[in-house]
Amino acid sequence: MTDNVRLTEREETILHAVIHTYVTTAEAVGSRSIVKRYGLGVSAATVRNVMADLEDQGYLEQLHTSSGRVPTDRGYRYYLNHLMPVQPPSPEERDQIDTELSQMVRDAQEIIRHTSQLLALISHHPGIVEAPDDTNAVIRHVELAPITDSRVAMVVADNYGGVRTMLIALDEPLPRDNVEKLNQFLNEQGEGVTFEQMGRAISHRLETSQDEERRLAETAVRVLGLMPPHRSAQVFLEGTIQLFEQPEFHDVSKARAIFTLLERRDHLIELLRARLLTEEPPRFSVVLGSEMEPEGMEEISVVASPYMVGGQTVGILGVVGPRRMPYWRITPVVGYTAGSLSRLLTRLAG
Amino acid sequence: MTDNVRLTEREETILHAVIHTYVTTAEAVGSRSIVKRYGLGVSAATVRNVMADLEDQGYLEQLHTSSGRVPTDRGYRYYLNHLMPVQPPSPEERDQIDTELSQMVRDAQEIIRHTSQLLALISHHPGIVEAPDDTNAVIRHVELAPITDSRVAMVVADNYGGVRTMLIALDEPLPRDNVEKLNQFLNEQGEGVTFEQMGRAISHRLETSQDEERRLAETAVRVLGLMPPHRSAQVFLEGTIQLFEQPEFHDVSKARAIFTLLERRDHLIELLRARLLTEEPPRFSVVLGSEMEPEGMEEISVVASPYMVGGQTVGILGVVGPRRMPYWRITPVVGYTAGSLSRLLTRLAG
DNA sequence: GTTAGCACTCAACAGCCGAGAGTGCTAAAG
DNA sequence: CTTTAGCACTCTCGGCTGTTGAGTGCTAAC
Repeated sequence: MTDNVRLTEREETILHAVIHTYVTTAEAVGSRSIVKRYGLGVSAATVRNVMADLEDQGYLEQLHTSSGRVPTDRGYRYYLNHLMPVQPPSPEERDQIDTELSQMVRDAQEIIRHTSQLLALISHHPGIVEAPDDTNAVIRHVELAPITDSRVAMVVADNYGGVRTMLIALDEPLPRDNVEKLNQFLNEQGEGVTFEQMGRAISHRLETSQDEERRLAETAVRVLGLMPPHRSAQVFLEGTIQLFEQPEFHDVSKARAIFTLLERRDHLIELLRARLLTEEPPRFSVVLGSEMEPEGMEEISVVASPYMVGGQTVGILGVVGPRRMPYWRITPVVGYTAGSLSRLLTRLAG
Repeated sequence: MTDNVRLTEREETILHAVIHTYVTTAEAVGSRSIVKRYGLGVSAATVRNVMADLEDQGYLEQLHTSSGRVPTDRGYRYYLNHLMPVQPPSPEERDQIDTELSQMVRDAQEIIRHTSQLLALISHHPGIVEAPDDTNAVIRHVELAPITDSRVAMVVADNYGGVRTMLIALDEPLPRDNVEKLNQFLNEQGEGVTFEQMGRAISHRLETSQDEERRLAETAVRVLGLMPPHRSAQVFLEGTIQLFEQPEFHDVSKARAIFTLLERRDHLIELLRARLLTEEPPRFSVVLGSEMEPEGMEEISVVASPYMVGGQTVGILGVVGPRRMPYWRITPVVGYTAGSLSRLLTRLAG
C-alpha cells in the first residue's frame, strides 16, 4: 500500500500546495494559483511541468482536459504518510475537549455518546464512536435481580465503568432464597474474567463439584443459557448534517448515497476495526474510502483512533468526512480526544 | 381551526381530485389533467371556474400565474376532516405489521426502537416513536444492586414491561447487609405507585416511624437523593433517508433545513404531545407543519397517534413526511400500528 | 533546466427561442 | 343563470448559442 518511492523536494512542495489549496477551496487548483499563493521561486510553467509529472505518477488527476488538478487517493496517501505536519491541536480545541469531557459525570454509555457529539462539534464533521462491546469486557461484579417469577434482570458491571442490564425470561421460576447464593456463586466464578471465561469456569464446576455447589452451577447454567445473545457493540454517530456544508454533497444523489452508507454505522465501524485493530499495537490511522473493502465508499474517508481503558483497547472513535478533509487539523483533534477519553474512562473504572 | 363551512359537492370532488393527483404526481395540477383523469361530466372550463373559487376561499393556490393549482394547508385540512376515506390498511400492510411485531421478543425498549423502523419500512417515510418516560410509570419492582462500595445500580421494573437501570454514585458506602432490608423497604413503599408517590411515601415514613424503619427511610432518602435526574423520554427516529426520495427535498438547502429540524427529535415530539395529549381522550391526529407553534416546520407534516399500555396512554408514535403525503395510506397504517403496539406492550406487561 | 508566449480546450454563465401547459376572460349556447 | 368553447396571454422549462476565463500543452528562447 505504501510504496517507498520518495518524490523530489520540489514535487513534494507542489503536491503539498495542491492538496492544501484544494482542501481549503474545494476547487481544482491550477499552476498560476499556486505560484500566486505560495510564491515558491519558480514560474507557473515550471509548476505546470511538475504537476504533469505528478499526474503521470498518479498523485494528481484532471477532471477534464485543461482544468486544474485534484489530488488522487494516492496523492492523499503520500501526503498523510510523508507531508502532513505533526502538531498538537490548537489550545482552543484542547480547551474545548477538556472542558466538555470533564463535564461528563454519568455512566460510560453517556460519556461515549457525548464524545461523538464532541467530535462533531470540534471537527465540524460527523463524529463516530464505538462503545466497548461485551465480548472482551472483564466482569467486575454481577448481580441477578428478580423482577417477577418469570423474569430476572442481570446487572453486570465491567472493568471500564460500564454497567448494563440484561433481561432474562426464565422457563421456570427461580427460588427466591436461592438468588442470594446464586449471586455469590456467580461472583466467585465471574469476577475478574470475561463472560466466556465465566461460562467455562461454571462448566468446570459442574463437572467437578458436588451437592450444593453443583446445584448452584446447574441453576447458573440454566439461567445463563437463557441470556439473550451478546449485544453487538453500539455505535454512536452524531452531526451527520454537517456533511451538507461540504460542496461535494450539494448534489442530492451524492448526499443520499452518503447518508445511506452512514445508516449502516455498525458496518462502517466493522471496516474500521479491520483496519485499525488487526495491527499490533492498534494505532491511529486515516482510512480513505477507496481503501476499504466493499466498494462504494470512495467519497468518504475517516480519521480514526482506538481508545483504551487501563492500557487495553476497548473501542474506536473517529471523524467521518469527504476525502477532501483538513487532515492536518482533524488528525490532532482525534488523537487528543482518544487520549482524553481513554484517561477519563480509566479513571472512572479505577 | 376547523371552521364549519362545507363546500358544495362539486367543489369537494374537485378539491379531492386536486389533492389526490398532486400527492401522487408532485406537480401542480391543471384543469385539463383533472377532467382527463377523473372525467367528471363537466368541461375543463367549468373545472377552472371551480378551481378559481377554491383559490379565492383559500383551499388552493397557484405557484405563479398560469400554472396549475396546489393545495394549501387549509385545503389539506379540509381534506383530512371531510374528504379522506376511512379505511383499514391493506391486507399486505397488516400482515407485515403483524409479523414484524410478533418477531420482537425482547424488552420494551427494543420493541419500541424496532417499531420506528417498522413504520419507516411500511410507510416509506421516517417513523418516529417516543418511548414511555419515567414520570408516570408505575413501579412494579425495584432493586438496588451494589456494584462497588461507592456505586450502586438501581434496577426498576415498571408496569409496562420496561426495565431500566440507574447508576447512583454514593457519598458514603452502603452497608452490605443493609441492602437486603433496604430493598424490601423500597418495594413495600414503591410497588404499584409512581416514583413521585414513592418519594412521598418514604418522606411520610420518615416522619411517622421510628427505630429501624426510620433508619431505613433515612438511608432510602439519602440514596434516592443521589439518583440522577429523570431521563427525558427517549425518541427513536428511523428511516430519515427516505426523505431524499421526495422531490420537494431535492433542493439541498431544503433538505438541510429538514434534517436540522429532525435532529431535534425530542423537540418535535414535544410539539406532538402538545397537540395530541392535551385533548381528552388523547387521539389520533394529523398535524400539518404550519399548525405547530414555533415557525419553521411548514414543509413537513406528521401523522401521529398515541399508544397505550393497559388503557393508559404512555407514548406517541407517528410518521413524518412532506406535507404532500398520501394520508389515505399512511393514516390507517399508523393507526393500526399504534393498536398493535399497544396490545403487544400490554401483553408483555401483563 | 527554466521560462515566456501562444494556441487550444473546456466548463460555466447568460441570453434567446420555441414548445407546452395552463389560466382568465368573453361571448355564445343551453 | 350556468356551462362551454375559443382565444389571447403568461410563465416555466429545455435546448441552443456565444462569450468569458481559467487552465493546459507545446515550442522556442534564455
